[in-house]
Amino acid sequence: MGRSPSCPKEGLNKGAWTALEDKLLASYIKAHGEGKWSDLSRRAGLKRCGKSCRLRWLNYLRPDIKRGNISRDEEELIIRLHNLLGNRWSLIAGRLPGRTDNEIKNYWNTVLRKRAKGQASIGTPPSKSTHKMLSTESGDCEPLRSPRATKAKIKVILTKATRSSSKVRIPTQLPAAQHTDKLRDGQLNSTNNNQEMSGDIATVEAHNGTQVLDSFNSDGGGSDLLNEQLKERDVEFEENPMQPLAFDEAMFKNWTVNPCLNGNDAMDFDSLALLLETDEFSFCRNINFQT
DNA sequence: AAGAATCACAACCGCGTCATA
DNA sequence: GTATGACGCGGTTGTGATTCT
Repeated sequence: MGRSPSCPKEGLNKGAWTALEDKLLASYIKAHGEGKWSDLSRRAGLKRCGKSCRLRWLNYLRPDIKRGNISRDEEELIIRLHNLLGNRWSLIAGRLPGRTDNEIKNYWNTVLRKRAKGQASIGTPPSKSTHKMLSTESGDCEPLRSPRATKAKIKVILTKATRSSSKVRIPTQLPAAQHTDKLRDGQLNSTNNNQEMSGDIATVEAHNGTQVLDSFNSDGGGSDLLNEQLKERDVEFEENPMQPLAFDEAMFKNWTVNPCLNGNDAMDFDSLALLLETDEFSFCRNINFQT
């Protein structure tokens, strides 16, 4: 059927946005709301394609965007979530209120990836830039996004993202009790394709014995959302002690390699995140998800 | 001081998914 | 069932700013 170009119209502006364009777009959206981007750009009097308007709004003009340095907490969260999710920037951004997927992607590509690369090349003479990055051996993360302020040694394995929807198939293992509890409590949505579910870290779709993780929901918490939720889970554990995690290293590695394992047990992202928190599973942070 | 190298990030591009006619 | 357009996502590029030599 052939696909039309993304922004086929001739005579549209490209490149950097002017202050006037920003103003037009922001005021139009304020008055009429988002959506129908191609129509919106025309109605707002902008000579921009809809995609460009959407991007500008989402990444720059939106009022709730948090600009400025990415904190250490946020960075740690990004690293952890990247280990968990790979290059699914929108999902990662969903856990960092006020941060955009583009910002996180840029941050990863410019700061964290280089840091990881610097790690990988230990033993070989560092390049000029990696030498700078590794000049602090303490392992502390300096305040970030100040120019060239990338000094921490954090080992990150890059993942090669494949194009996919926001659904992530995850193996079903552990903790079955928790899974059934969620089913009972209605926290699992069997047909959900809606990313605005509330109540839990992830919305999970029962699907042929496996589960399809739909997305993190955005609940508007702080930058250490994951920790917050883990804390909440801890409390829950005390009240309802679960069986010990039915995991071992081999099992974990196995399902990361073969993410479509059959399984009778349930695992959700709460569990996985909790698992990643533990020292025993510190190796998980270096696992390369084969997505 | 000047040119080169590097960094940071906004913006673009192409593709996949979904809704709908 | 198919075609089409809108939207969203992730990869990549362009460019101004900053730092180094």
